[in-house]
Amino acid sequence: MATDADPRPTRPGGRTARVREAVMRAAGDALAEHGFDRLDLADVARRADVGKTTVYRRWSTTTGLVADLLAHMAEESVARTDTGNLRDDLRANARLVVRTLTDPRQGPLFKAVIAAATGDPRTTEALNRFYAIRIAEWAGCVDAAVTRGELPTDTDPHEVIRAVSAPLYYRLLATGDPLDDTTATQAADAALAAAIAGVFTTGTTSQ
Amino acid sequence: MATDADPRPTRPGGRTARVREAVMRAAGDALAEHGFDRLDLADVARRADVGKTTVYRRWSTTTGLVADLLAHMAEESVARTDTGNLRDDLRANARLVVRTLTDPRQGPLFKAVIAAATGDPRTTEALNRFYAIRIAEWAGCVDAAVTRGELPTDTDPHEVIRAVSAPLYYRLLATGDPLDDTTATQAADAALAAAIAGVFTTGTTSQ
DNA sequence: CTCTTAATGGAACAGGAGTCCCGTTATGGC
DNA sequence: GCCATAACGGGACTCCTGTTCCATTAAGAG
Repeated sequence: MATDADPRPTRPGGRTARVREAVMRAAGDALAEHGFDRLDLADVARRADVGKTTVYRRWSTTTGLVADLLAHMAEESVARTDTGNLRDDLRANARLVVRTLTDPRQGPLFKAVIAAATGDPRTTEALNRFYAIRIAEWAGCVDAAVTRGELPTDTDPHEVIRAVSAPLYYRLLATGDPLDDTTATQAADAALAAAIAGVFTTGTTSQ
Repeated sequence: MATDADPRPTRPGGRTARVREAVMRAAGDALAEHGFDRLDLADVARRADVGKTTVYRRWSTTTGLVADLLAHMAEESVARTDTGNLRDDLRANARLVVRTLTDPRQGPLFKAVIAAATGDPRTTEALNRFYAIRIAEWAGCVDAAVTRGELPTDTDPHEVIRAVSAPLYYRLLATGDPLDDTTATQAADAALAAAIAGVFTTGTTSQ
């Protein structure tokens, strides 16, 4: 099938790995420049200095390629701040997201990747996994805040982190409203206020 | 150009209007079934019982067609509740969004439309306009709450409504987490808590 | 009702994305 | 270092998306 992406290739050394790296980079560039709907595997092959046949053989479809690209992106972790102050941590997270989404390469890339995921279950799964990893990386600072007694004990840390990103992505994808430091701060503060109010506690909703 | 969508057609009567209606419906069906990346204008023409040439002539590209579809969707307004209780209004709004996004036809359609908008400026603009209209429709109940003194006087009503939808769309498009009544309530309550805390006031952010 | 022409429909045509075949390269076991 | 073969590369081929041309239909003014 598509995206088998060689779960255990018989010969993963040198060349195969080089090809994958080159194609991943080329795919990212192509997506950032033209968007997903104009993604052409022949173009990716050219950019990567790789045979067109190779790209079709290993990834089959554009969605298959994007799914593997997401796995590749998930592999590289991003450093996270941990100031010991939840508000500052959340604001740092929000600013990081804003910086990523407004970056001339990353922004269009994220848009393209999300667009690709809307049409293919396998890519959707890869995208979900990517965000699950990123969210889990930041959940730690919420956990610490709960331990320090700043938030209700049964607060769901993942839910708080999601609440920070959500308005920023909503702006990027749906409303088109500006993404800047002010909106980042607002997103972080809104998530914090809701968390303190106990909205993100498991089991019961605040009544 | 694309999407001229006949700003002032010289002969908009009967047939032209019928064709547009049929094509809009067919485009919505096709998008909901196959997603944007597999949208074929010839297929849309067949579904609408219309000549392929007609579709290409009037809308040119798939993104042009989606842009017009968004304008068409923006024209139909959705009734809004106004119970006089902000929490209930926001929860009703959240439940409406969840019901829409989980609907077997509407959900995939919204995904497809957002995917289309990521690749084309004209479609992006149409999508932004669509959400601007929908958000403005619901801003009224927040305004009323401000008047009643339930929220700080300089609260931005649009920001509150956006805050309700954002986590739901984030789930739909990015994380893939479930969308149900519980998440709807949570989204509404989170927005309310943040609004009460004064996060959505204009000018200054809560310090 | 008649006439002009905007708008549509059918069919042939062109370009490009994706497939297939087979020769070439270089990995990894011996 | 040598060999079997996994993996890659080039080019011809196919099919489908999108274009063009011209005949046909019907809107709307008089």
